Amino acid sequence: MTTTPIETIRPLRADARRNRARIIDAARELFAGEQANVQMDDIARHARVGVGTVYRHFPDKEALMGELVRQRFDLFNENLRHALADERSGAFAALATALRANVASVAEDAATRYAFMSGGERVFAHAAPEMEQFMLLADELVGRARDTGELRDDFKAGDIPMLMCGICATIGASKPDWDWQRHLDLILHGMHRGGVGRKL
Amino acid sequence: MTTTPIETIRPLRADARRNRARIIDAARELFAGEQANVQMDDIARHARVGVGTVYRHFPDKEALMGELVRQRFDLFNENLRHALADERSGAFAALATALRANVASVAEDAATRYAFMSGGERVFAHAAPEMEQFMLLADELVGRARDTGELRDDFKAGDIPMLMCGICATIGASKPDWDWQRHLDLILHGMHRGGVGRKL
DNA sequence: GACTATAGTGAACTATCATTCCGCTTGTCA
DNA sequence: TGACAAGCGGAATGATAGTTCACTATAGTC
Repeated sequence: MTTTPIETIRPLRADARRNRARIIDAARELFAGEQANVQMDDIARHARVGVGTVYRHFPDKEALMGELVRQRFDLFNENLRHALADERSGAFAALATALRANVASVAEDAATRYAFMSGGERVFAHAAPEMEQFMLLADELVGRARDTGELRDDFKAGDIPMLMCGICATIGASKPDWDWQRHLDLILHGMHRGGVGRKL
Repeated sequence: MTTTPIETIRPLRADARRNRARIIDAARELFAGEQANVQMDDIARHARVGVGTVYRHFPDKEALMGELVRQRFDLFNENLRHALADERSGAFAALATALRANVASVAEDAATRYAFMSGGERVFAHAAPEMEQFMLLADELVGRARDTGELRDDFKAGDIPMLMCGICATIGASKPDWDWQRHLDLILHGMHRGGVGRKL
């Protein structure tokens, strides 16, 4: 049992702060470009920084990806909060809109797709609080949509990451005739309790 | 345009035939054990054969995986034919049963999951005729289910690989609280045209 | 302006794997 | 049974990519 001393968290030196931001931006940009096989050297070069600098800011590649995932979950949560605040749409529609927004955003983030797919505990660990928040918000939204009778009784918020994992795979495969929007539509249709021939 | 000369296809030597089978078996067994990160050395060792021997039979790893995928598609096709021959069940139920069987079988084949997910043209190429056959059979089955009005009008056989890709990801993530059977159920529900609260 | 903790650099190191190569072994067939 | 083409083995090779480290540069401070 070690008591962490209350360290005076010295603020980063100006150049360090600048570089950290550039590294994250570079990583985001590269991971937005489809593939998940982005290399640390690539990121460093794209950020106009030596690899060593990347490693000064992030202990390893997963930590860097974890930061991207964390930021992405912040965005997810914003989308969910927006849906919860939406008074106009029905509960199911609000949920659907939020999920669409989340999937669209993950479509340009191979790092987060990787995290969803590889079960990547290692990467997700860096975003634990945000994920927890995500589950809380999703739970509330799911509860509401179930209460209105639109959502399948047995659907639970915990299903969402699983389904997103599947859609991430579709996105990542990037086959010309595969359309993840369609994949998502099918899933939303499957989540809905009924309504023959209903258009989503 | 090269005309392939009608080579006298000398049958494999007895030991070679035996080894080839052992290699495929070994690969299948290892790829059944969850991960896709099976190594050529592993396969060779498990088959009690040198790596060189593996390479004598398969030009590269993708060719070996391709053979596994080919065999898996043969199995898929058998399932589809069985569904087409099924007189008792409704068309949709037959389709659902076939898909369930296919997903269950892919659950123990990381090689095929890999092929579905990585868009792995390279791997799929080895199973082209089987895949073609698959699409034909699936098309017929989908057509029937659409004709009975059970299946969404706009569902097409080509959606099946995309959806399987998604489920493969769920399976591969192997998160304890993710259940691919449930994932599949949701999708089947989404494929169905209607029926409030219907149990699949 | 000098001092120094903090930060940056990138060549070198390391680990992982697919793949090759060549000397040895063995089925097959006359 | 002897010749030899076909097959086998597995150490060595090569490519890729994450990570380290010894050294240099500089922001912040007195």
